[in-house]
Amino acid sequence: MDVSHILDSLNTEQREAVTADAGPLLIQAGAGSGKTRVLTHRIAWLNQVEGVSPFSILAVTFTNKAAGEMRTRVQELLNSSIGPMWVGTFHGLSHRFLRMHWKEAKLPQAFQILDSEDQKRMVQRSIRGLDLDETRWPPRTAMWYINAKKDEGLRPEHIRDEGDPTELQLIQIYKAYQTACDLAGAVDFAELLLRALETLRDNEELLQHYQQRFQHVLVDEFQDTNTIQYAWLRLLAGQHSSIFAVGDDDQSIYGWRGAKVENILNFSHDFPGTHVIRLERNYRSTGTILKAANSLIEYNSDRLGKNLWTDIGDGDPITFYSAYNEGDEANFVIERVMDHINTGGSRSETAILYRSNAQSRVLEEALFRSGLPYRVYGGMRFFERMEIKDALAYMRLMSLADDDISFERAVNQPPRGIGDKTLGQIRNAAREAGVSLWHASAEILAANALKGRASKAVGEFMKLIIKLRQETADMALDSMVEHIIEHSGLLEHYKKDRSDKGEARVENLQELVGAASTPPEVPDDMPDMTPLDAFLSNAALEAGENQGDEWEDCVQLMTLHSAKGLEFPVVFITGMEQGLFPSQRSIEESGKVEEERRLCYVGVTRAERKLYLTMAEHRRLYGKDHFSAPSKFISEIPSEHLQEIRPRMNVSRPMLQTPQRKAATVRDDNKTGLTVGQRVRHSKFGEGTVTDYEGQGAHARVFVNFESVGSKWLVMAYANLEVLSTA
DNA sequence: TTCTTACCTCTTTTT
DNA sequence: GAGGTAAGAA
Repeated sequence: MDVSHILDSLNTEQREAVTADAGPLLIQAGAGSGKTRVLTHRIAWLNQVEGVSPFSILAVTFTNKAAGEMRTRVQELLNSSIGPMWVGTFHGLSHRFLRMHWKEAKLPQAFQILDSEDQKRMVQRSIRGLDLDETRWPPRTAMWYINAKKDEGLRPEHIRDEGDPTELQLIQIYKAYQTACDLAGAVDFAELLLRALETLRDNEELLQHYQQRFQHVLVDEFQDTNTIQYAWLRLLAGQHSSIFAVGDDDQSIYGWRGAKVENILNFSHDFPGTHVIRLERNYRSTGTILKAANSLIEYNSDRLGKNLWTDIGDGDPITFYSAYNEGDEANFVIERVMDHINTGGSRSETAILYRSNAQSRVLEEALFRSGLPYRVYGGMRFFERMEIKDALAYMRLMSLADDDISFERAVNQPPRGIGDKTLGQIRNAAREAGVSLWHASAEILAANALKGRASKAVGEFMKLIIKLRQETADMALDSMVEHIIEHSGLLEHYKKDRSDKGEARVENLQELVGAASTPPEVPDDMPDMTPLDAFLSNAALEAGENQGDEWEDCVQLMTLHSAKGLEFPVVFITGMEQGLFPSQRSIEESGKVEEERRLCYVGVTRAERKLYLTMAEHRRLYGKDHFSAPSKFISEIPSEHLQEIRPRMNVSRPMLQTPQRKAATVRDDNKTGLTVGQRVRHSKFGEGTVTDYEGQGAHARVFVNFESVGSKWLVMAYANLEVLSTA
């Protein structure tokens, strides 16, 4: 058989991985070493050379984008559809499993998926139901707790009682929340995985079937798996399947949401006879960029260790620019983007990366002024918009009336006279009877327990849902959506809002009709699923693109996290400031800086030809002023690879004038001799920058951002600060 | 009940 | 700076 189309484009190590015998395999794949290529070619090899049926192959990734890309590339290689092969995200495949086996999973057939916002509301409802003070038990925190436990595979009853009252209360909230979810037939993201795992584990027959079926399990981005995902993999792979894991411990950047790099280290123990292959040859970046990345990541301990190399030459040095403020930083970036375009490059070859989404605003404003088209990744996505979620709530209620979150959302949107008081009565009745809001409403109405007006409104609402369900039963999905937004009153409601926002909402609602005209593909193994449920699940699992015009040639803006897996000829990493990147939080918690460094490593290795690192000495963020030293990561890149550009002296410094003047007043008042922005040295904490002040005379305190220990308030009278320079 | 306003907190990353 | 909540007015 001719296998050249599978092997010809591969180097020795890649080929070794692709053609390896059955058995556990761990591929340590460095950035840009062709890991997706190895994965897809492995699948092609298994199918075309080893004769493995697509039916027996499962390949899993983290993002929809990666899954989609894998699917496309495999189809290209096989020159046919992937058919019954399971290729998708952990969440997508778990969802598929639960739809197929909803009975065994003890879920209603039309179970609904809660996105993060739905989940937060559900948690909030549970907290209120327990009569707890929301300021003491913020829904956000409780939600994080619940998700963290689920990611560990823990149910409330599994959590060890340490006698900590805070934790005990959180466990109670978790319990109440889970009860509410089960009652409503709602499943959150973490639950998809946990429920699938439990169902598989507790059903010998199912387990046997799937373990026998999936002879080959392939995982991408293995370093990002959390406890439950790893357990899921181990259970599915069983004793006899071949597991093929591709990952890079240096690119583990999701520790904060439970990812365990340790899974890579434990792999060889858990799968005896594991063969490890390293891919260190990089096909993406210049020698300079790789050397910088290698040096940077060397500062981390606990690495498996690897060194990227290339033979394409060193290329340009990395440029470092220290701007006066974020506006200056943005202008510098834009000028360099313009340079790139003027020398024949395209806009989409440039990417501007940042640590947090809040940083994008200034960049966007500057890009807008310069007339450069750009595209921002992240932020609000289509199916997360308020008006879209309103419409989806109606659709979800039509599919499953017990969905309490959708009930609460739709019941008075548009306003129909069902206020807090009425809703409160319904909630209480539901809680007491242990039934859904829908169910409780019906009983309250039957018992005539509401005042005339409220009673009428609730009755009309319920009739509306039933009527919508009947009227749309035989409609195509898009006509259905059109009918719903029209007859629910949502469209009219938003049309009344004459502002730009209102107009945009109306447009989005109309776009939802368009989205429904191309419903998602339902795999053959989920025959029970209605097009409506398929559409709703898809909306939750793939919240859609954020802002469009993908086809247009534009500058790419995104966080460092969302840049993982991508590559660009020209990359800017902005906000290279101590306290921002690495973030203040990571500096304060020991051991967290390593993950930030890996994030930086990810950013650096995105660049193919040219990398720019920029910082702003002064930045306004969240309405506060920050004066920062350069990120420590800058100093961890060997200076021979760095070329520092000095700011031009004729640039005005408007942002600096206000704090300076303010500081001047302080100087007169408290005679500290210090100004905001000034460099100082403390005998214990080392060097830092004054970022704020407070009080006068003997009580005067200054806020100093120290490079080594972060920001601290110091009383002038005791601090004994040594002044290093004037601001 | 609904709409408006003032105040408060909380700021990373996302399936 | 935004988003959410609470309180007050129509």
